Parts: sequence; C-alpha cells; structure tokens
Amino acid sequence: MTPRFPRLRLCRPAEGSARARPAPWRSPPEAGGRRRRAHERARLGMRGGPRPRKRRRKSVEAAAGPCVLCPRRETDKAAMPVQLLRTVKGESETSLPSHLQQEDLEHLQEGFDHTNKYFQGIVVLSHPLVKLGDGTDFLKIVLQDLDNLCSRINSINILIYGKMAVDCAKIIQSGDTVVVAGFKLAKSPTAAEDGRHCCHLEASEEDGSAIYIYPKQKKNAASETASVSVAPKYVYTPLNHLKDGTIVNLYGIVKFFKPPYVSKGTDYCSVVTLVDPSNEKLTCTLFNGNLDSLPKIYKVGDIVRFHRIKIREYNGQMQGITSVGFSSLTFDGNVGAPVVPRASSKAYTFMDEELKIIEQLRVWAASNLSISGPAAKLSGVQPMLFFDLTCQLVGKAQVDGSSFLLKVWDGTKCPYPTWKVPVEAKDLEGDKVLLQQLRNLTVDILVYDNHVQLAKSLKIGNFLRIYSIHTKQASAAADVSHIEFHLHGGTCYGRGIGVLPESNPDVKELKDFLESVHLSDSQNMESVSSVESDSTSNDTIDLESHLQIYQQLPVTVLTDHQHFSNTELKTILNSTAPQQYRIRAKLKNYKPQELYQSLKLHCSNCNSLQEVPDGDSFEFILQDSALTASNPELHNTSWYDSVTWTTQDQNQRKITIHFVRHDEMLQHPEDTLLMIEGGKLKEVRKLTKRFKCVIPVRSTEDDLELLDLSAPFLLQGNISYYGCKQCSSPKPIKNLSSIAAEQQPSWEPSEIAQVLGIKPLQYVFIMKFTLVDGTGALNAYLFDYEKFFQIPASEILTNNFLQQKMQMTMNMLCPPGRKLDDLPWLDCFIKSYNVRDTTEHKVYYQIFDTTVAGDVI
DNA sequence: GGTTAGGATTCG
Repeated sequence: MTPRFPRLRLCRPAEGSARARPAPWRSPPEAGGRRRRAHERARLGMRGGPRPRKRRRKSVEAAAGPCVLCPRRETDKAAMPVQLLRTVKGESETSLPSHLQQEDLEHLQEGFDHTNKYFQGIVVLSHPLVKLGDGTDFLKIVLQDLDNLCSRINSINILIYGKMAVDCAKIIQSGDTVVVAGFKLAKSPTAAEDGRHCCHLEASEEDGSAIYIYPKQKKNAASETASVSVAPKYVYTPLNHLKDGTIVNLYGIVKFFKPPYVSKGTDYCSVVTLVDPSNEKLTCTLFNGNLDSLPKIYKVGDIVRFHRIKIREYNGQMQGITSVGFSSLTFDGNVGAPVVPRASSKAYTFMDEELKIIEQLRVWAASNLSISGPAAKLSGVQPMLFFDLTCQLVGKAQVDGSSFLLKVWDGTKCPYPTWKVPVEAKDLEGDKVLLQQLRNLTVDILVYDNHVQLAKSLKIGNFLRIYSIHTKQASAAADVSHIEFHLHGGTCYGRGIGVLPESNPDVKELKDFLESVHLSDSQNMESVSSVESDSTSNDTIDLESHLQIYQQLPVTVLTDHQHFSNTELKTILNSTAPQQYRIRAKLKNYKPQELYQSLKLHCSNCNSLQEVPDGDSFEFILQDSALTASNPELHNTSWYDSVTWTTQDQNQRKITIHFVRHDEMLQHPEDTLLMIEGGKLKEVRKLTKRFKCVIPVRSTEDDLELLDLSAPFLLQGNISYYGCKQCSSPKPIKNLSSIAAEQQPSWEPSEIAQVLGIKPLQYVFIMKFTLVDGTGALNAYLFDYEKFFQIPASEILTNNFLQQKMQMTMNMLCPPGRKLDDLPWLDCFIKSYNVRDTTEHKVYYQIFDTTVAGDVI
C-alpha cells in the first residue's frame, strides 16, 4: 500500500517539457515589453483583481471541515481556521472541499486568481513566533513543494498573522505537511537572498485564510490505535542548497563518474559528479569495502538518489562523501526508459513520488544536458582516440607484473590490423575453440597497474564496459602499422572497467547481436578453415586480408569521364598542357601532413586564397567594436526589436541585440536573424546555438554597420562566413529588411551576403599529392570544397567527427609506414595547365571529378 | 567509524 495524503498531482508531460526548455538568454526587462503589456492586460482585465473578501471567506468556511482530532478547537469546527488533521491507513479522515484546487509553485504569480486554490508543502523551516511593531503576532514558515522538488526554486515563505500565527506556532513542526487556502499573495522582498519563490503567501483569520496541518509521521506511534502516515519520509536537498557539515539526501544526474576501483586504502572507491536542475555540480567521493554497496552507474546521464551523504567543504567547494548508512539508487537517465532502481542495499523505499522525480529529472536532462553520441563499436575505432567499449570477455592472461591482457569482442570488426599481444597459449584463459573462431573479431586490450587486480577477477563471458580505452597507432618490426588498445594505469577521465549485469539493456542488445554474428561467422569459418589451416600467425591473415582489399579496388573513383582510359604518368609528364587524363596511381606523399593546414578561404571573384582567421582575432575585433557605444536612435526600428542589458561581470559591458522581425512578428528563435553589438566571442557563439543567424555589428550615426571583414560577417550554426576584403563593398545593414519582408525568409548566407554587398569567401581544402605509378611521379593539387573527401570544408573546423574522418581517409589513401607496394591504388582525373610569368613557364596538375570511394571508410 | 580520494587521459 502506498501511504500518501494529501493527493500529489502528476506532472503534465507537455508542460513539463516546455518548462524544462531553457531560454539561452533570459530576456532583460526591455525585451519583455510587449509580453509584459499583454500580461498586464490579462491581469487587469480577464483575470481581474482579488475577489471581494466576503466571498472568499465563505469558500474558506466551507473548506474548513470538522476537526476530528484536535481537542483544542472543537467548539466552532465550521469556522476553524487552523486544523490539525491526520491520516488513517493512508487515507485522510477529512478531505479538502472539492472546489479547492491545488496550485503549484509555478502558478503562484501575481495576476492569477487564487480564490479557490490551495498550496501544499512540507515544512522545512519554522521561525519562532514574534510580535510585530503594532503588537500583531507573526509567524514565518517555509514550505517546500513536493511536486517540484527538482525545480531550481521549490520553496516559498508563508507569513502568518494574528491568532492564526499563535495557533500554528503551537502545532507546526518541521516535516509536517501544510495546506494553505485563502491566502494573499505578494512579492517576496527576500527572494533574492533566500533563493525561494519570488512571491510569499500571507495568511490570517481576517483574510479568511485556512491552514490544514498533517503532522509528520511519528516513529513511536505504536500506542496509537490509528496509524499516522504522511507521504514524505525524506527531504531532498537541491545541489545549490548544500551546507558544510550536513548529512543530506539528494538526487542528481551523473555528469562524470569513475567506476569503482581498488583504492590504496581498504575500500573500493568511486568518484561521481552530479548536476541537478539548479545547475549546481557536486563531486562525491564514495568508499565501500563492498563493491555492491557503491552506486551501480554505467554511463553518464544515469540518475542517482543518494541517502545520507555527508557534505563537506573541500578546496572551496562542496563535496559529498559516504557517511554511515549511505545508500544509493541508480536509474537509467533516458526519457521513456523503464524506471528500475539499481539499489546498493537490499531494503529501500521507492514510491510514486520518487518515480515522478526521476521522470522530471529525465525531462530536464534531455533538454538541458548535452547528450552523448552513440556508443563506440570496434568497427568505428580510429587511431589516437579514447573511447568506452561495451563488449564481452573471451580470453584473459597475465602478461607481467603490471599488465594484464583482456581479449574481448563486440561482434564488429576493427577496420585496422590490430595488435596481438604475444602470450603463451597455456597462459591464456578462455574457451580455446571460441578464441580460435573469433580470432578475427576479438581485440587485445592491455590493462595496466591498478586495473590489473580488477581484470584478474573478471570471468570469461562477462559483459564489460571498459572506460577510456586508448587506441594507439604503432609500427611493429614488420614495417606495418597496426592499432593497439591500452587501458593505461590511473583513473583519469573515469578510466576503468565495469561489469555490466545481463539485465542491462545495452548488454541485451549486444547479446542478441553477438548471437547473430556467431551463427553467420562460424558458418564462414567452416568454409575457409581449410584454406587458413596452414597459417602460423593470425596477424598475417589479418594483414593480408587488408592488403588484398587495398590492392584489388581503387580507393578513389571518378565521378565522370569513366570512358577515358588510363594514361601513364610518364606520358603525361612528357606532354604539353593543357590536357585532361585519367590515371591510376598511388599516393606516395602528401602535403600538408597536418591536415588542418589544408583548410583555406578562397575568393572565386579574385581567386585569392587566405588563411582562416582564428578565434583570437575575432575576439579582438569584437572587443574593439565594443568600444563604440550602441546608438539608441537605431533601436527598435520598423524591422527589428532591440534589447540592451549590462553584463554581470566586472566590466559591466552593455550588449545590444537586434532581433529581426518577419511580418511584424518575431519568428521562432531557430528561424530568427539577430544582430549583436558589444558581445564577446563566447556570447556570440552561444547565440548561434539558439538562433538561425547572428551578425556582429556596431553603431554609426545613421545605421548599423558590419565589423572589419577579418571578422565573420555572418555566423550560422557552427559556420562562420567571411567576406573578401578586396571584392566586397559593404552596403547599409538596413538592406537586410528586404529579406525580412520576404514571405518565407530563409536567410541564405549567399543572399545575405549579396544584399550587404559582401563577396563571400568559400572554405576549401588545398593539398599537394605526390602520385606515382611506376613510370613516373607528378605533383597534383587537390582543390576541394566538398566533393573529394565528401566532407564540407566549411564544417570541419567545428566538427571533430569530420576531422577524424578526413584523417582516416588520408591514412587509408596513404597508410603511414607502409611500403610502396602495399599502398592502395587511386583512380583519379587530372588536368594539366600552364602558369607563365615573365621568367618562368611551368606546367601544373590538378585533381578533379574524383572522390573517395564510399565503401572504404 | 580511521584510510582511501579529492575528476581533468597517452610508459607499457
């Protein structure tokens, strides 16, 4: 049975998610003009002011039912303003009148009608009864809203006056549940300091208020005939309200964790960093001699509930540490996933209230925390990376005193030749047949130092998540590069090994996949086993199969001109330019080796090339332009709304943003173009995440203008658009209004550039390929916006994945450490052209209409 | 209830 009273409402998902979505920039007062006026109208008109007191008193009298339990006030039950109630067997003996509706914190705002509403919360603080200057008795209590525990603001001050204050002071205790009806609402003058709700509630008999008190459950109530039961047993502290030296209960979303590891003391240790909707962080250091008593966290984003965690200050920050009786529950953090607690102790409480909190936290996390991408698979590994791998243990072996070998698989095949750690067969634990069958799918992971002890304890067949494996590209003696997997010593970045239970959803998915692979793979194995039986080393097989693929198929293909036949390089070198050729060659070398150096900006008008400016120079230009004050006469024009505010930092900078309207209306942020004056780089970047287009500007006497063209004239998403200084002749910003007036302004960069008189520069990869085919060698330039690498040059600067893809592509076209014979073939289309100046004549070559084959990366 | 660790990669 779930003991609960009074009724707690379920959160409404639609509202919840809308609430959880934050505005990246809080509207400063000026911004809310229109909205505020509308709000004002609603307040004065539709919603009306407070209703006449008489009527409200009536409703409260009706609300005040008979008090069955309170001998102190049984004379005039109907008019009883303060009632002590209790619940019997989970149900209230007295119900609130049906016309009263619960109001949550969020709707306790000026301008709303609270006549038939009540607010309910748990007493978290009760001040002593005092007398005010005019002799009126006064009591202040603080109620916490159980429906909004994970909101940043979840408590409110209640001010009680007169006899009601005296009555309440006698009864109310911390932990009681209190219902306040017939209250007055006013701005809280202390909200800024106490961090509570912006309004407080006032209650008094004169105002016709009523207060119902449900006492906190008493533990030694066995002598009472009726069992007293109140829903909340635990109070959870938001992370921004933690105090040194306290022991608290809390909820949090895992932002970082180290899976339990053997400490240098007697216990296992796990370090967990949490965040919650207060946006505060808390790093907890948890110890326990029993692995199972530590939180069962499997991934960042999991949600935990900690009970009895001790809060201490360490290095100026709050820190959580295990205290006596610490216990934890861990939950999957994904919206919609089953809410199944992973408990660190056998007995724990988990009821509807907890369920609701988990759901709220999930929604908050989904829209407020960055979501990690899909989990890494062996098929997706690249050299020089750290990644987490979910896998199954197939074999293990002690290598030496400080390292231990784990042979694991995840059903996918690593695209590179992988390192095989030499160990004697007799030292290798695991099913010999299985190890042989899966030898092309397993990888060797060498774990070091502190991880050895845990690795030893693993069982063959265990499902593991190995955190922060390092892939290292290395050349073995055979002059062949391969990839190595290391789990280095230490616990930085959560490096470690966790055993996942078979009930884990990721494990279930992996198991299904492994079974399907196993079936098809073992069938293949049978058919090729006779061919392979002569081989003495698995390495050779791996390597040869790779080389075969490289050698058979060209790794680049033509996108046109397939009817051309190949020309030898020697022939091309001996011919006059200009001409076009199809060639088949190997990439012996390329420049620049540092791929980021290949990215340039190109002007198609004057054909100039320039480096992409770095963030520092943009920051400098922004700083410089911030010296020009925004001209108020240019604010709030016919086609944009302007907003100015002062930053909270030391410099107190003024930032002005002009939001361009469309059809007299502001569009959704994701469709909106805005112009910013006085912002710093971080602010500009932040705005680009939320709004479609950001244009940094500064004021002149009669219009806004673009900044120096060394700065981007436009930012869209992750892309900064630059203009050519030579070819652009900037036009007035007001020309943008013509786009704003279009039926569906799409804010295309090219269109924006055109109306602003900007000749846009294009991002391009420029590389020099040294190609060989056995008859000769020639240098050919690659000039590629997107086609060759199938990577938009404009996006690579801010996209790690694309950078890695490009590096992988080059590693594939020109594998480091590989002999010429082992290089793959490239099919390319090249053209020769003449470059003459006064003294010299040279022939150059350029690759075109060629692309990397889609199936080789 | 004392100790451990107190986030912040890469030797092998």
